[in-house]
Amino acid sequence: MDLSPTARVILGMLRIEPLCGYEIKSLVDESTRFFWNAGYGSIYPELKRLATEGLIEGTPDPAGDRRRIVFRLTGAGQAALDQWLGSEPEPLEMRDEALLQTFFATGPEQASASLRTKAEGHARVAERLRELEAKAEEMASPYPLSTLRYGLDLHEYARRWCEREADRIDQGAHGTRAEKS
Amino acid sequence: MDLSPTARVILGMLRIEPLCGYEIKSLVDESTRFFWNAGYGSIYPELKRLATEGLIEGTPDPAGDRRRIVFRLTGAGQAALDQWLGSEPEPLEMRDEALLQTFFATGPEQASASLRTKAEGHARVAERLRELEAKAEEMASPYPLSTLRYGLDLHEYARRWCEREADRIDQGAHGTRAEKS
DNA sequence: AACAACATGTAACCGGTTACATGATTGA
DNA sequence: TCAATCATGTAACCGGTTACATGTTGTT
Repeated sequence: MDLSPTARVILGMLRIEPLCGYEIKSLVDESTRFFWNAGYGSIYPELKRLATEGLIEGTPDPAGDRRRIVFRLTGAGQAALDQWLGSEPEPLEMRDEALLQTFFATGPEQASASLRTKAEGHARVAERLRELEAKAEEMASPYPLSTLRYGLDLHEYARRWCEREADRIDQGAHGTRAEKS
Repeated sequence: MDLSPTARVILGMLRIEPLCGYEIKSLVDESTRFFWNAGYGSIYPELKRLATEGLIEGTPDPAGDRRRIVFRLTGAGQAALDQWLGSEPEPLEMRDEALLQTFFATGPEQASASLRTKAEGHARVAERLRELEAKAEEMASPYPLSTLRYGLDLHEYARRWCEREADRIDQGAHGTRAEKS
């Protein structure tokens, strides 16, 4: 009775409001995307599966000739969502390629460059998150805004950390071989 | 000529020193694991592939009757590694289930609880990273230590952030419905 | 007329996790 | 002798990404 990763975000979104697949994807893109992504290729098949299992229910709601299926939580779906919300979360996983490049850097120039590239990445994410703040403030629940501010603060912190470390390396800190030459 | 995710960490490790698959896995576990993981099920098949492609070369080096194959970078492997190190990294991806639970929390108790759970997770990682510091300090390159300190600082920051936010929620901050009742 | 946005879906591919299978060596 | 560690590998499974396919509606 464990929910798949995509099922978790779908059920959560549907508790806020009944939605079609397209709207779920849009909502994810402007809220959880930076710590929990989901694409159409996961969402639509999962919607079918969840409907088959009776956790959600889809009702056709076409706008003119454009077909559209709105899904809403069933009682079983609400129960499954509540159960998941109270369960122990999986440990945080991440893939940070820029950091791996720093790890394997062969000299101060490479290390510093990878850190600055990483800093720019964090800056871009932080900027995007700032643009989403207004939307988060409008939501009925205050917790999406909490998670957004978390992302904002964390990415800002990471950006500053990387820049400071790159500065230190550029100033010739560390007992590197490059210093000896 | 793009390197697979596991190939990136394998080639990087082999530049430090020729290693067998088992040793690569051990090294990953005590260094890059928290931002770039790799399991046996990825490492061994990838070692074969890389050898076939000529980026690494394996030579049997049994200890008694226990078979053991040590791999080292070829010239082509070094070139591929250097090329990757100078390439644009993929944007950081993460899956933070605790944060998703906060996002979907239905009340202050649930939100606060998920944040404290998340804080504990960060504390555990930070603790583990602290244990690895001595090893990182012994390495020839200073950059693995940089990435370790990055992880340490970031997880500590995240831990404090979550605890503070949980405190604020417990004190009845936010204009939540719970306050009205 | 054309393009962006709305809307749904499938299929191929890629690659990571887990479980399984096997066996040697070392230290308690 | 027993457990932990060293060491290599495969197969099944799971699930995410990308590309493809199709058609409507609203805007310029």
